[in-house]
This record gives sequence, structure tokens and C-alpha cells, in this order.
Amino acid sequence: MAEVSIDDVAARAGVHRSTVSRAFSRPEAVNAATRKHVLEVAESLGYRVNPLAQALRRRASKLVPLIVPDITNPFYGELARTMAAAAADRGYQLVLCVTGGEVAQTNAYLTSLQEMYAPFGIVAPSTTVDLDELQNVALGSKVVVVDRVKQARVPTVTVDSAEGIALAVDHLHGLGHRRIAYVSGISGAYTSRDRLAAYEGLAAELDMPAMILDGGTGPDVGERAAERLVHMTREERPTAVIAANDMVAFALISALGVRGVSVPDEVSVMGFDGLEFGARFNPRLTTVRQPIADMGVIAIDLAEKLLKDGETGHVVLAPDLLIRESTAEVPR
Amino acid sequence: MAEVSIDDVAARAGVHRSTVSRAFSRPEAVNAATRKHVLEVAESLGYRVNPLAQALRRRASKLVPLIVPDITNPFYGELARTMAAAAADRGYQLVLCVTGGEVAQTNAYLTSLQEMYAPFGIVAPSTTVDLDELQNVALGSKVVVVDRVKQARVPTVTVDSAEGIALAVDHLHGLGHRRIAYVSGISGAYTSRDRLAAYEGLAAELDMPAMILDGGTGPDVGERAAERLVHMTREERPTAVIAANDMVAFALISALGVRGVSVPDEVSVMGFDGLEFGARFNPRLTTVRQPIADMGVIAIDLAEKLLKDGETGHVVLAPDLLIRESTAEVPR
DNA sequence: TTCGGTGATGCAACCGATCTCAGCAATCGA
DNA sequence: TCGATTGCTGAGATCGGTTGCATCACCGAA
Repeated sequence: MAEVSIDDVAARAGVHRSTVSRAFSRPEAVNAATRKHVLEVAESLGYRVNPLAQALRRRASKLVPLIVPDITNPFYGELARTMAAAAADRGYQLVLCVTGGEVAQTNAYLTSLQEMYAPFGIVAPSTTVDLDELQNVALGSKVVVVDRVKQARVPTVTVDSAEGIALAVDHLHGLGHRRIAYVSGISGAYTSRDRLAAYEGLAAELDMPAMILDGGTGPDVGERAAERLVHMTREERPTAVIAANDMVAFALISALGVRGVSVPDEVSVMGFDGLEFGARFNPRLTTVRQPIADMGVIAIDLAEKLLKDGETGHVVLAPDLLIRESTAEVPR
Repeated sequence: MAEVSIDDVAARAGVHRSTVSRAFSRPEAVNAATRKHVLEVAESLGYRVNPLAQALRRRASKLVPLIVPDITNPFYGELARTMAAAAADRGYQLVLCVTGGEVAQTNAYLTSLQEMYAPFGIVAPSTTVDLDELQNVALGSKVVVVDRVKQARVPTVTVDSAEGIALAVDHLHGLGHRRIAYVSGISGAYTSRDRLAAYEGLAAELDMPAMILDGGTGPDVGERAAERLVHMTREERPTAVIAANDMVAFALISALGVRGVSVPDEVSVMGFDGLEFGARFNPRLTTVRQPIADMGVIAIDLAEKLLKDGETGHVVLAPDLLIRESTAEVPR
């Protein structure tokens, strides 16, 4: 309670401020015995270094912005959770910044946090964020991008979209599906595009028609795709749908339900993300899982590497398959 | 880019530091013309006050911790989003703190942020957080609690549980249901208890049996409740279930689906929260909506009032009904 | 005994603001 | 005309640390 400062500790320990400071931040520069004594006194007084004062002098704080378009989406929720843990492990404090998908917001957050001497930032870009523009912002050069294709100028960590889609297509193909459609995504449109490309490639390869139920974005993708599907003739109608991400899959299944189409009895649906919530959907969602927890720690690692060596790494993670109940053998 | 400080502005404007400072933080204390000039110079130099330095000197920052047990839960997601917006409106910067439901974490966050001179904190308590214990923490006395029953010592904002449950029961009763069960909640156990009490009261009043399918917590509530339900005989089985919150409702419907029980054909299910995601569930969830957006701004208001007048307000909001497709007339 | 080197500590400036107090000019009342 | 009041502004201490530099004791070598 009684705000104890570095001078209190110094006085009580009979040394100078600077020695106390060094005892904490540059241990090798102070005599072992002195250090031990100082630390004990500090402990007994309940002293903790003031992060603001420290940041001001050092021009480097422990505040790290995590910039996401929409925290309501559990994907970003899970990302935020693991990232917060990873950050805490390294002494950082995550500052959540929700942009609503607006570039201006992203930039505003970035400059605002750079004023607080944030050492770097983590950005999970939305559809509308132009990554090149990030470079113009103060903190722009010290940013790690999550969930985005390899990009030259800043470090990135992503999941291999092609491999993920392959996993999904193979799974469905193995169940006998030959008419597999695709719906693109509410958010993360960059990866959504990758996934779409992967889907089209595989469709060609397997000699299946490429059916894009909806290529748009926004909260109504599921509705539109469902509407489109129910208006197809029996022959042209797909027997399975791959959604660009779990949220789209949920919306699609819901919209199909409203229209009396049952999943997986009439049509199989797969997601992409592997959200924990998928296990509580109705039906439980079969999906391609991204190692979100890994992405969190890797992003922080990349950031620290960037600061230390100026090295901009690009990590591509492998997804895996989570088979639950939203897919079934093709109905005949 | 070129970090411009208050002295740069002062020099360029031909006045002293202190005048520049006053021009920003105490406009009435400086000559209008001088002020205008200073502000123009500042503008042209791209000067912005350094929040860290300001906070250090003033012993009051703009950082506000929002402490939630689980950001993966869209309820807290929506809360975080609206709260962040409300905070930004007033110049605050929300710092997201995810506790995983652990008291120690909550306290750690609170003290850590009080070291950063956070003016106050917002806590959405989890099951295990003992509110009285909050008082012992540094920031403890300057905390607003969200989603928690009226409590004497700190300001709170909640939704009227009794009214919400009444809304739900009335809705179901109106559909002809006479055997209405209840399942308690994954999170927010405080309110969950209130809601349970309200349910029991109403059941008695309407002369219906009170059936608690599961009164526990944790991620498996839905599973357990579903398991219990399917093992009931036709006569004792409820025709409708009220879940303590939306997430439980989702889990329950999913678990029922796995066991071949269809909602709402065989049993109606209602949630409590009004999550946007409910509109994309299968079936779309009928639920009691909490005005989450209002809760966000009100919480900030209460906090500011607490700081200014030392007044600890308690706001109870009215919920409303969101009728969608998870409830239907009682099957006969 | 003297001197260079080394390790540990103290001194004081500094980070970028705020704020109390003093000084100064203009204005006011008598 | 003169002291008191009022309105602005400058000086400088301060918030709580960090860090380059000076100091000093102590060491072994010459």
C-alpha cells in the first residue's frame, strides 16, 4: 500500500539508488553479497520496480499490443488467450486492441502504443488492413503478423492453408464425396484467399468441379451460401461444403437448418480453425485445426528475434484434422 | 518518427515548458492567444504528450484493466468489445487480463496495473473469485464489478436475473410447457445462483416441479445434463430446459444432438445472455438478452463516479427476450 | 614504494512530463 | 497616486527509475 520507491530501499539497505537499480537490472555489475542484501531488503519492504518510470527512462516498456479485428470471434479469443499467456511468461503485458476491421484504428492503436514505448506489436490483420501501410506507422517496422501468408517485410506466422485444405478435401473424398463446394470467409480474408486457391487447385487435380457457393465476406456469408445451395437442383447440389473458417461453417449449418437441410445427413460441412467451441456445436464440427496455442508463443518468439537480430522470420505451421460429426459418407 | 518532446514545442513556440504543459492540461490557466499559438506549433511539430511521463508525474494513467475469466467465451468477448469502445471514448486504454478463473491471477493483474497507476479496474468475476478478497488488493477499492449481484462495497452493474428468468419461464409457459428444467452455468456462477433461485421461486409459484438437471460447473455441464435427460422416463422428462447462460445452452443442445434428441422438436431449450452468436447456432437460439453494450458504458461511468464522488452505485439492467428457433410449443 | 588495472559503488544528469511558487505587468479601488 | 489584486508566465523541484562517469579500495607487478 505504502508505495515504496527505490530510494526507500536504498536508504534501508544503506546503499545508493543506483546500486539498488543495478541489483535488479544488471546483476553482474554488483557484488554478490551486496546484491543479496539489497534484494532481501527490497523483498521485506515489498518493493517492486515501477514499470512506468522504468519504461520512461529506458524508452522501452513491457506493453505489447495485440491487434485483432473482432474479439467476439472465438478464433481471436483463443489467440488472445494463448498470446497473453506467452507474453506473461516473458514479462510482457498484452494490451488488447479491437479494430472492428478498420485500418485507421489499427494505425491509431499502433502509434498510441508506441508512445508507451511498446517494444513491438502483434497484428492479426482483418480483410481491410493493408499490410504495406503498416510500414508507415511508427511501430510499423516492429510488428509480427499472425494468420497471414508469408510476406517479405515483417515476420509472420501462419498455418499452411494448402495442406489444411488438402486434409479437408482428402477426408471428404475418402467419404465418397465428389461434389465438394467452398464458402469463403467472414474474417481473415488473406488466408481465406489462400484456402480458396488451394481448394481450386485440388478440385482440378481430383477432377472435381470447383463450386464457390459464396466468395464474399461479412456476417451473412452463411445465409447467402445456404440460400444458393437450396436452390440448386439435385444433380448440381454439392454433397459436402468446406468453409473457409469455423465461424462460416457454423453460420452455414445454422442457415441450412433454418431451411430444413440437415447436416451431415443431407450435406457434410467442414470448418477450418479448430475452435474449441466446435465441440459444442450441433452437430459437433469436423474441422481443420490450426495450432493456435503454438502461434501465440511463436509470434512472441519472432518478435524478440526481430528485436535482437533484426531477423524477420516466417513460420508456417502444419494443421491437422479434427474429425467430429458434421461430416458423413455421401448419401446415396 | 522524430520523437518530439514538450521542450521542443516550448523552444519552437518561444515559451517555457510549463506553459506548453498548461496549454494542454489546464487550458483556463493560460492566455487564449498564447494557448492557440502553442497548440498550433505543437500540431505542426506533430507533438503528442507522452502518456508514460504524464502518468508517472500525475500518478494516474489511462490504462484500465478489464479482468475476465475466459476471453474465449463470446460473452466476455462482447463485453470486452463494448468496454474497449466506451473506454476509448473517454481516453482510456483497455488492458485485457485473462485469469482463467484464478483468484491469484486476478490479484496479480490488479496489483500489476496499479503499479502502472491505473485509475480503476473492471472485473467480471469468475466462480472462484472471492469479491471480499479484492478489497485487500492495491486497486481493490477502485474496482467496478460487472455481471454480479448487488454488493455493498464496490460499484456493480448487473442484469436483473429474476426478471430474465421470469421472461424465459413465461415464454415457455405460454408455449404450453409445464415441465421446465434448469441447468446451471459454466461461468458467472454468481449470477447463475441468482438465476437458479429465481427459477425455483417461479416454479413453485406456477406450481411446476423444479428440476435441476445439473447444478455443477465446468465445460461438461451440457454433457452431464443431456445424459441425465435421456435417461429419464417419458413422464419425468422435461419438455423444456432453461440454461443459465448461452454457452451452456449451446453445449446442451449439442450434447442432446449427439444423443439423438432434437431441439426444439423433442425438447425446447432457452439460453441466457443474448450472444450474437446465438443467431448462428443450429437451431438459432431463443434466449434472454442482456444489454451487454450498456453494461460496458455504465461500468465506466460508475468507475468515474466512484473516483469523483466516492459514490458506489449499483445499476441493475432489464433484460429482454430474443425469440428464435430453439423453443417451440410443447409436443403432444 | 609506486603504479596500472580491476571491481564495486556513488554522483548526478536524464527520460518527459506536472505543479507549486515566485515574479511581473496590468488593472482596480480609494 | 499608491498599495492590493488579478492574470500569466517562468523557474525549478519532482515523479521513480537508469546509466555514463568519477572515485576509491585493493590487487599484483615492477
